[in-house]
Amino acid sequence: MFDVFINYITNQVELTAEEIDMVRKAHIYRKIRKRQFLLHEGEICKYSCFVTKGCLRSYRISDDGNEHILRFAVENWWVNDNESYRTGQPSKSNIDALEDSEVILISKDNLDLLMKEIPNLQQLIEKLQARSYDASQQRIYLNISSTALQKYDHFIKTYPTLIGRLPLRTIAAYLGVSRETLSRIRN
Amino acid sequence: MFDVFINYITNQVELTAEEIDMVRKAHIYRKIRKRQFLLHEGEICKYSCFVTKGCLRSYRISDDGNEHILRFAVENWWVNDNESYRTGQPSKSNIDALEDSEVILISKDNLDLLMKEIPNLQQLIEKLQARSYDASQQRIYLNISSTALQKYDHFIKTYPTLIGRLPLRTIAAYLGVSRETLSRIRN
DNA sequence: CGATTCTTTGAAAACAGTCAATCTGTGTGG
DNA sequence: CCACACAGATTGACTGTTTTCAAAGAATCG
Repeated sequence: MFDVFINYITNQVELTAEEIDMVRKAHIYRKIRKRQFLLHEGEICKYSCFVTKGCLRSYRISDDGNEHILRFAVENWWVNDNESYRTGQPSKSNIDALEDSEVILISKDNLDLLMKEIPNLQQLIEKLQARSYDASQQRIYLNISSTALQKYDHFIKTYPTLIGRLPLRTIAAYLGVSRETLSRIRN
Repeated sequence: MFDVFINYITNQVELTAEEIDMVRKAHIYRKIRKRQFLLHEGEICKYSCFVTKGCLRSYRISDDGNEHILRFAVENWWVNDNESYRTGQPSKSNIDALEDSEVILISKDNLDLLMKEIPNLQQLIEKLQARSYDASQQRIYLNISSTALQKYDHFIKTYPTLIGRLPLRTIAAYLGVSRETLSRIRN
């Protein structure tokens, strides 16, 4: 719900009552059932999505038909197709729900407006983007330097809360490893 | 030199004469010889670095002693250790020159100031960061979905200008592949 | 030219992917 | 309550890819 969202924000930056109200007016609340899509490849990503409950993923499908997960998003995480969101070009990724979930959507137009009007919010979102970038760099480093085992070890240390929650095949699709290999590694 | 730098900026956003002068006062020009370091692992990254000539790389060394390249930076590219730059924590990466190079350095303090005073510059830099993030996502996708051959194919399509310029062992360290494998792939 | 660095090649071993079969747990409908 | 289907996890045998180690050829540079 909106409370979860606004708590998340006000835990990190201060907002006035009017500012909170602006955010309230801009937000869209939506329930998404497991396997339901928030964004299909080829569509234009017009919303930023904040997860208040459940778990979503963004992923791409390669030529050989396999799914490859770019990002998980559980409670208090954001997800979108940033390239499509930013440029208005068709998305290369899909976003769907791995569990029954609840999300807050804010359209790009509204979020741009909010960021303009609320400097604290702008700073927060820029900080989150910067952190995302750092995390990407870390993931790239792991991918080019590590074996499957090391990747898995790092994953369970970094995302311990996801480990009982997601099926292993899904984690395999995130790590870039076949499900069988992941299964064998865990011994 | 400074001209290259200011051209790069004013090709993308408009700056007034005073704004250009502010940037001029903030910049540091430096020549770097091949193999010379701009940043050592463990140091705090205090500068953003813009390359006007030559080529730099940022890389990490894994436990087994191998180099893994996170980023190349040729003319008109930026490079730093973003995590260290942003948080003030010690850097996990090294940055050094692959060729005799010339760079423009701007300290974080100065760049923050410039971005505050020059909205156009702020927008430009934020756009560049957003693009970097998108490129990271693309690279992650390639790493988890592709074979060594596909990665190399994509590399030569994406960075054709680097291909005669960098030794193959260096490209291998970027792709996350041994030099021998890369050598064999090229047939 | 000698020294260094880079590239290629070969053979063995380690690693990961594929395919097929089995096992497990969960949930559904009869 | 049982039988069944379904999705996920595991296992085995096999194949293919990649790494490693060692050696030998290019290429570059002082």
